[in-house]
Amino acid sequence: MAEISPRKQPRQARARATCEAVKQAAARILVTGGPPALNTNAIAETAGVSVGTLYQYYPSKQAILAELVRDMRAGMLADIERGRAQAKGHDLRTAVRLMVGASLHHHRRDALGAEAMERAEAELPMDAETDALKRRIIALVAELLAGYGIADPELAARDLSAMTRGMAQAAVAAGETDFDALTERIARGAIGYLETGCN
Amino acid sequence: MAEISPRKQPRQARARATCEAVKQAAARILVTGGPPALNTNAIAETAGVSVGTLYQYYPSKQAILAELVRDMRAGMLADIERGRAQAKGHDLRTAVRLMVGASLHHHRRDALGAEAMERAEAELPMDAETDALKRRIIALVAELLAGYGIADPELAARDLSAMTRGMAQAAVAAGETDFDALTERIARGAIGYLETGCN
Amino acid sequence: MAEISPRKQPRQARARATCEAVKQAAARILVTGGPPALNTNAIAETAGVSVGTLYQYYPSKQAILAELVRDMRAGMLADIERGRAQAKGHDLRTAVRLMVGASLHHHRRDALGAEAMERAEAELPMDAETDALKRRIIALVAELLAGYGIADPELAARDLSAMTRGMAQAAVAAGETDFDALTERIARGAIGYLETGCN
Amino acid sequence: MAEISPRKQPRQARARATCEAVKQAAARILVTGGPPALNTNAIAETAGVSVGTLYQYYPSKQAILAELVRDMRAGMLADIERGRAQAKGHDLRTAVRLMVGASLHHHRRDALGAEAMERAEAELPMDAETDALKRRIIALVAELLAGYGIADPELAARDLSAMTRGMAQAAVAAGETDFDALTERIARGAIGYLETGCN
DNA sequence: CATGAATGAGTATTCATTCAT
DNA sequence: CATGAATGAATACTCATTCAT
Repeated sequence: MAEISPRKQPRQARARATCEAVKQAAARILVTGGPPALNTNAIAETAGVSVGTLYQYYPSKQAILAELVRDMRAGMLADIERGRAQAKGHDLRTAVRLMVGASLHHHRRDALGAEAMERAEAELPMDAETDALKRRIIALVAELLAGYGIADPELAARDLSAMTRGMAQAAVAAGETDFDALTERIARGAIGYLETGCN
Repeated sequence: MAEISPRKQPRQARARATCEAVKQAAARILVTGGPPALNTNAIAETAGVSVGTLYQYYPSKQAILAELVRDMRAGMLADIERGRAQAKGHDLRTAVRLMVGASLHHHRRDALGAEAMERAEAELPMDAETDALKRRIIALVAELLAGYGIADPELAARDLSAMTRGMAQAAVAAGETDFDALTERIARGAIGYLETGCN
Repeated sequence: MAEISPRKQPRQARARATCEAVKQAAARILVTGGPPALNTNAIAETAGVSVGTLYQYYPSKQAILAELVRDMRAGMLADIERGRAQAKGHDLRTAVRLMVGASLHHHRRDALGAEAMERAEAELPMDAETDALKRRIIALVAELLAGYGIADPELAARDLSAMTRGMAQAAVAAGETDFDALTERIARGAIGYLETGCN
Repeated sequence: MAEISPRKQPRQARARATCEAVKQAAARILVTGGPPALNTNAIAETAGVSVGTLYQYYPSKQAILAELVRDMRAGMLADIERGRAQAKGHDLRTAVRLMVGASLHHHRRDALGAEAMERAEAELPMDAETDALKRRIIALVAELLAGYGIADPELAARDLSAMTRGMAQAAVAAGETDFDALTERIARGAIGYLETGCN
């Protein structure tokens, strides 16, 4: 059983910098070489530290990945929360557009990184904290949808998240960079999904 | 650079049976243990042959996986072709429902296997033949959509495929088994995407 | 939890030879360098095989050591059984001398090896089979002692075994090589232990 | 070659306390986890100091262990000296009983610690000072035996020490706690060894 | 002096692939 | 053709030791 929670809290500034460097390095490798290229020696070298140092802060390779994914999900949750705040008071169609846009914020920042991270997540043994973040995200969306009278808002939230994720993934893979256009297309699917359901 | 095309064409029946057994074994391991569990020794043992024999027919581990994915895509293409034949003459909404249903045929046969295979595909260096199959699938869908006057049918085909894949993946991960209901939900999204676009 | 039982049965003659070579190599390293020198690379190199080969037959370093110890205990049990057969019909003093002599047979064959092995045993997580062998050895001695009317023969058997082991260890460490003399001295202690108890 | 003598003489009280804490920590770890668990990080943490501080007082891990063993032997020497003082004027049998009892004093204080320490000693490169202590112990016993007209008192002293050590080890391993009974049994063996020799 | 961050050689183990039988 | 023994580079992780702060 691989330990997954971080090993020790970095107390000095240097230590915190090291931690960050390790995560950045792991993320970069993941983007450029995919999961098979992600090995601890490569991470350490890319981060400019020794393997030993890496293991001072993370008890295992999995733990690094887990924290990376956790960070990504936490950022996504924040994006979604901001999105919901913006969406408040608007009609369903506008609200959906805003939420889809919010969901793609991390793609705007770093499309390849975002994709790599979501892929990596699938191969990871489920981390409790990350799982909680994911549930919270779905719950937020479901609440919003419930406010518009959508039936089975939980299921709808899951479907719309999946739709967004799937379309974004394909778009990034195809090299798209116009996220406004992508947002618009996803929103069309989402709105269709929601409104057709009311018929 | 690992060789990826099969090493020799199995002419005799026994040889074909061996090939099949190897692929089946690889597929089963992929489903039950994921990519990390997929190693050549395990494949050989599960298939009931020796590693040596395995290497008679496949030049590398990647080649086995590549053929597995190729088979999956070929099957999917056949499903889609059958779907299109059925869809001919129906209105857009019905056609979409039929196509989505066709796309989920392999999920109906073996949901976990289908998912495992699509995941595996992402980690594989792009195989020319598989890529051609994927393009053909998109092209088929695009042709169909063009017949209904959809603008930018290529892009729409890609978006709908991605939408389908994303929602199916999430549904399987959540343990859903009612593929009719799933088909209906995906179709709602797809139709919304297509019709909203006409506004 | 390290696996300790051997991994696969060697089918071909070559394989059996490899197995034996690995054990011999481990034993030699243990004698010359002690536990800290016993690492799998060294074992493989000394045995003239690759690490990979070593791991075909033993699932872990511990497993090699465990089998070595098991072999030693099995040999010892055989020695003790022969000793008891010889001792039958003799008086207590003679019987004790014969049994002590039998216990030192493996020291006569390879004093340093015998000592190294007994040391190693202490650091090993208890292997069920080895434990059974040790119990059997004690039981055999206890039976013999019971036949002479010794009180609490189990305890006496354990004490005499420990006495023998302790004195032999010190003698080997001091470089003694006259095992007849050593046998005689141990026997004096043993007989004293047994007869004083009758007072 | 690792330095083994302590690095600096602790003059201040705080320093002496640190040294003591380090040794105590090492001893405790050795008892609870055995040699493999004994690493400098664990020692430092258990002692409540930093690794850096540990290395202020001991030049290497081996040095800590060496001092621990030296302390143990010094304590044993003191026990034996007290035993001999008590034994003066008594007959051989009584003297032997007293000496065996004295040898087991450190077992009475901390049976597991005593055993762990003696085990550790075997794995250590011979330290000159410790070796001198061991010789002195044997010499003391030999002198005592010589006073009773025992032939080859050096050899007898070594044999009796080994006998004591062997039996004590087995008894502790078996979970015995009645050291008076154990003393009595060892003494029987010892007396038998010595008196049978006079025949 | 004390701290704890950093180092990197060393260790056990795996697994794709080859090749003698 | 089939077998499975052998290979060895690669990988995750540990731990004694050093040194900047």
